[in-house]
Amino acid sequence: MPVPDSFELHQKPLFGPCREPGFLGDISPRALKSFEAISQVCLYPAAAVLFAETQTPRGVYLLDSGRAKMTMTSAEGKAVILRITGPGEMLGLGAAITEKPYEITAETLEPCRVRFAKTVDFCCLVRKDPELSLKVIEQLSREYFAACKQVRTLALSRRATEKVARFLLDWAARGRVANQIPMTLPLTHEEIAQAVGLSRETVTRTLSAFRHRKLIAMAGPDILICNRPALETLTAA
Amino acid sequence: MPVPDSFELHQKPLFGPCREPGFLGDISPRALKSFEAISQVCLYPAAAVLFAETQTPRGVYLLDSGRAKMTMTSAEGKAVILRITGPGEMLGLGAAITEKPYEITAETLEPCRVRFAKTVDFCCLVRKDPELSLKVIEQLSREYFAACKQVRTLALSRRATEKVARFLLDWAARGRVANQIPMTLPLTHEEIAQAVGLSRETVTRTLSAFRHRKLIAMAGPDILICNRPALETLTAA
DNA sequence: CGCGTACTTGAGCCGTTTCAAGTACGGTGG
DNA sequence: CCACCGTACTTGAAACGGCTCAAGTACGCG
Repeated sequence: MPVPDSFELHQKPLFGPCREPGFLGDISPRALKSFEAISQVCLYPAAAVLFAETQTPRGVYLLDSGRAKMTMTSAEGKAVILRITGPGEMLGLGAAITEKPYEITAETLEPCRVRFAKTVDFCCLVRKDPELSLKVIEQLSREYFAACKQVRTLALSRRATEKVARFLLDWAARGRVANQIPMTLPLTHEEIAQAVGLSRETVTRTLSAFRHRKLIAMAGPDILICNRPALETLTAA
Repeated sequence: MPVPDSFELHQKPLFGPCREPGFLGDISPRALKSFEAISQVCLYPAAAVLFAETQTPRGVYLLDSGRAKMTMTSAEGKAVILRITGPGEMLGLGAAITEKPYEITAETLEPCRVRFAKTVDFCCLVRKDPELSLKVIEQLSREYFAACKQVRTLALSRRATEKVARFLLDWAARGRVANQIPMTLPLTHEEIAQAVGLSRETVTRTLSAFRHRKLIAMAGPDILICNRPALETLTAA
């Protein structure tokens, strides 16, 4: 995915009325304005940490362009990726609203354009604006469902082939990638491993096996799903 | 834990002002009344299914007494327990609010007293009542944090000893059980296995090992943590 | 050209799962 | 009261699968 340059970033309308089903989708101009009033736009490079788990919430982050990975780390340094967030998503919401420490770490995968609002300002606004609080409910539900899905993947797929196949199909579904069109994985094998609960080497091996069995084709960060039915069979097994 | 008999169930004040930090904790009499108006009390025996994943949401369930387990099941019948809910918690909220199918199954562990409200009634009420929508936000945050914690357990603890030790300590913390006081586990080994992502036999073996090493003592469903520091060491390793 | 990062592949180990056999306990019906 | 049955728990032995360690390759970038 090409990095949007600064010009594109600032030319794009801030919040169009018909955006993706993200946090501010279908929001009224009034509510939009009040959120803009308490927030500011920030630009981050790739691999920047927006916030880290255990920190006291500074505020909420509305991802406007770019993607970020949400991770948790154990005491020994092992990491899990809970999910990958995209444009329109509000990050750090659960922690900010409840004023508990961030439960996860948010790190950009690409250069990102973000709207930041301080905790107190945001909480006040939400308490006063029923429309916004419904948006908060929607976003929290999204995060909750995503976490549930991750529990599913981690606990209910024992085999490595199953985990990796499920991951590939999920990724294709998220990008609405049709058959015969390659998709780009902006993740290293290490990161895929963290997303599905395997070691880095096992991810490499499993992807190699898929390639040799002609289920997928790989070229750099691009992956083409050649035999979707076969992959789907692996997820069911 | 003794099963509350029918008399107790109905004598207990419906919603006291100072209840546990559950869904209706600290709620105003007005909001309480409006929720009561759209809901009805139901009694369930142990092992009753309140709702099952993939079902279209009928409504929300406020657990007033008793405990329930929230599970997900794979195609092959393997199950994970996401969490155990107790009095004061609202079940099925995420699905009802977003009108998506229930993401999990809720099953009572004991006889339970539940307040049920239909999806449409509840959604209307939430949309009209800002105070209630804040309560919804709180409950969704709780569920989200719980799911995150489960991801942690499943992905970041590799060893069986670590998983089981963490589970025991968590359970003790939830019940606010002090040292030297036995706690009751209303779960079979099978269910513990589903909660931490292990096989039933491994749970038995691990608990046996703990007992032989004098870390815990067991008598039927009661467990006493004899050496908490040692258990904590196991979770850190 | 050289370095760092990511990927690849092999070999052996380790822990959990699986399968199997058996025990303990509580409830039911004779 | 006891025999019977179902459910849960216990324990052993073997197999499997992914992890770890190790060595080496490919690629992009200064």
